[in-house]
Amino acid sequence: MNAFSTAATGGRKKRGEGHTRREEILQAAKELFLEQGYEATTIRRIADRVGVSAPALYLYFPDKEQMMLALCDQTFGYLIESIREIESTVSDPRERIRRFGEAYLKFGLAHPDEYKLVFLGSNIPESVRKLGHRMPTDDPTRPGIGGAIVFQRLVSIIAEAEASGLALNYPADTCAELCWMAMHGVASALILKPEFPWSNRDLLGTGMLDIVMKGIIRGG
Amino acid sequence: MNAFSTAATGGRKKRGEGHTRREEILQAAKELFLEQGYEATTIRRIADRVGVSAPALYLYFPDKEQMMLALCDQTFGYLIESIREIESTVSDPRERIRRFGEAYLKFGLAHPDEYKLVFLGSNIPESVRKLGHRMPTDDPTRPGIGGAIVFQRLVSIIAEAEASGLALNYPADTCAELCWMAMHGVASALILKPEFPWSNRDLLGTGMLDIVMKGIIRGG
DNA sequence: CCGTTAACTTACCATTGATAAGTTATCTGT
DNA sequence: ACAGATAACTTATCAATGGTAAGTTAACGG
Repeated sequence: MNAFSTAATGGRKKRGEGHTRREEILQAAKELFLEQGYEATTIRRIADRVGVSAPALYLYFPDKEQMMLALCDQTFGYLIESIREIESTVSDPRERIRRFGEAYLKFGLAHPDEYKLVFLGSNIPESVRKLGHRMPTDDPTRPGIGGAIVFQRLVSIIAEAEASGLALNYPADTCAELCWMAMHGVASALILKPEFPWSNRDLLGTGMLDIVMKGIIRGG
Repeated sequence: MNAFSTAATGGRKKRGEGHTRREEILQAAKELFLEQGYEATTIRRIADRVGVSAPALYLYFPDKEQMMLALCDQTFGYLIESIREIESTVSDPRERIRRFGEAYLKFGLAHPDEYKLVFLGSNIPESVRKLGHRMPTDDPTRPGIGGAIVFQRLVSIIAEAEASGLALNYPADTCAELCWMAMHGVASALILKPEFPWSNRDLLGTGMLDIVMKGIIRGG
C-alpha cells in the first residue's frame, strides 16, 4: 500500500470485486488529473498510486481518455443535479435563468479542471474535446455527455420562459446560446487566467448576468 | 526537395543564411500545426517537410513550444494592426468599441488555431497557455504576448471613451473585461464547437455586441 | 482437488521530445 | 592557396510515453 495514496488497497482483488479496483483507479486518476493536469498524468503514475502495474488499468478502461470521461460525468452530475433543483423549486422565468447562470458559474469555478476538460478541451485529445457540446439526439448514457445536458437544460428554461409570456429580443435558442456564451466567457476567463489581476471577480459574474438578462429579455 | 513541401529548399544553407532556414521551419510548422494541431505535429514531421533532420530544428528554436509562440506572434500581428487602424481612423467612442469587437471576432474565426493556442490553451503546455493574458508590465518583445496587447488596446479604448464623456455602468476596466469575456465567449464557442448546430452564427456575433454595448454603456 | 477464468505481471513495442557528439561545407585571414 | 574557425547539419542515442502480447497467479464452482 502506497502511503501517499488515498485509493490503494494493497493486495489482489477477490473474484467479482474488480469494480472496486475500477473505483480506486478513478479516484487516483482524479487526484492526479486535478493535481497535475491530463497530459502530465501518466498511466504509470496512476497505476503507482493505486498500487498495481500500468497494464492493469487496461482491464478496467479501454484507454486514458475514457478514465477522464468517466470522471467528467461524475463531476457534471453535481451541476445537473443543482440545475434540476432550480427547475423544480424556482418558478419565476427570470429568476430561473439567473439562478442557472449563477449555478453554472459557481460550478465552473468550483471544478475548474473538469470545466476545462469538458468545455475548453484543455490538453486533451480531439475526441474528448468534442463531447462538451453534442447534438441533442446523442445517446445520453454516452460518457462525456454532461456538458450537453447542461446546455439543453438552459435551452428548455429559456424556451419555457418564452412560452410563459416572457418577451425575448432574439429567438429562444439564440438567447440560450448568447446566455451560455456570455457566462462561459466569464467562467473560462477566470479559470484559464487565474493569475490575471481581474478588476473584481464577483462583479464580473453578477455584471455579466445583468447584462445578458437585460440584453435578451425585452424591456429587461 | 520534398515534393509535398512548400518550404523545403533542398541543400545545406550557406553561412549567414540560417535565418532563411528558420523561416522555412516556421512555414512548415505553421502548415502542420494548422492541418493537424499542435500535439499531432511532431518535430520529425516538421523536419521532414523542411527537408532536414529533426535535431536541426533545435539550431533555430530551443523547443517545439517556441516554434508555436513565434507563429502566434506572427498571426496576432495582423489583429493588432487592424485594431491600430480602427483606433487611428474611428473617433466615435461607441463605434470604436463596436469595431474592436467585430475585428476581434472576425480574427478569431479567421485564425481559429492561433486563437485556440493563445486564448484557449488547447493542447499545448501550461507555459504556453499562460501567455495569452500577461501583466501589462511584461516585456512586450516576449514571444506570445500578442493576446495581452490586444486586451490592453480594449482597456485603452474604453478608458478613453469614458474620459471623453461616455457614461459607463461599471468601472472602465471591468467594462473592458466584460466586453472581452463576452466576445471571447462567442469566439471560443464557435471555434471549439464548429460542428454544433448554432442557431445563427452572424446573429450571435452582432447580438452579443449589441448586448454588451447596451449593458456597459449607461443608457446605451 | 481440478479446471476455468478473473485479476494481475513481466516484457515489450513504436513514438515522442530532446541531447551528445561527431561531420561537412563555407567563410576569413594570411 | 591554404589553414583554422565555425555555421550548418547528421547519426546515434536517451528516457518517457500510451498501449499490447503473452504469460502467471489466485479464487471460485463443481
